[in-house]
Amino acid sequence: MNERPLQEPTLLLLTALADEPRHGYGLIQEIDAISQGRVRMRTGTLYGALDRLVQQGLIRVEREEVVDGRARKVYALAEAGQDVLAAETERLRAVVAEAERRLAARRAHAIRPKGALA
Amino acid sequence: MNERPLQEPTLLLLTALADEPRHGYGLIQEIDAISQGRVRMRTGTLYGALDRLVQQGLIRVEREEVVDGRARKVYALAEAGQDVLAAETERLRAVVAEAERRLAARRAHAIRPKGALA
DNA sequence: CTATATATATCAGCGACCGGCATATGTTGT
DNA sequence: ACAACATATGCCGGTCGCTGATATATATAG
Repeated sequence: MNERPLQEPTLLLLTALADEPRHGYGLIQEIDAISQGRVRMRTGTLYGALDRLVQQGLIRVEREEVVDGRARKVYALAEAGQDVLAAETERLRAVVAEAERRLAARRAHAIRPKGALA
Repeated sequence: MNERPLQEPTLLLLTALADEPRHGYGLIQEIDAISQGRVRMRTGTLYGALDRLVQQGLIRVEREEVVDGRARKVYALAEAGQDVLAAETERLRAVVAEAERRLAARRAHAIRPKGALA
């Protein structure tokens, strides 16, 4: 029931799951890849967020498996999560476009078309 | 010194100032416009954030003026703020693009190119 | 003379994130 | 044999930005 905008770690989590179901540790790696190494999700953030998102119905536990003697919980994006992600990216895209438009105009102004003085 | 990603209200504040200097109340209106009425910045968020951003050197108090008997503080985007905004939009643009790419692929998969069965 | 718009400011509370710690198994290096 | 590292999940105290409420003050509209 929360209409508040997603924070970046949460946005990245949903994005990482939009692709295909993944388990917690795999999400850390995937997010590392998506963000080109700029975001290293902490386990404290991760598992807390996963519980919260399941609670909110944005993701669900797809299955639990054991690979090489290690237990895994595989999460999948739920439909509600897909909708939220779509709406969020849509809004963010508009904000980013506006910010870039203004930054470009700002730079154009700074250059001063006819002779830059001081 | 905080490299943490900006939250949306902060992002919108910097975006609203990228255009031209504005005072607090004007920022509320501008953000309302930018977000097409979807974000109504609260004064609690606003003035707290403005103080914080000045403290961080991302914006500065351009001037103080009195218009129609009402005091105003006009804020301007500092160079550090411009850099942070540019970096932030750049990263967000990549994340948004990736999210939309995955959502599109997801929908294409759901449609099933040749005969959708159940 | 009340309500609304303009304008700034503070504060308690909440919730997401951070960083550290704990636990356990498998692999690689020395 | 032992250390170090990668894989994998989980908890918890602290921090910090945002929310919502409240306060103050002037100008304008009804």
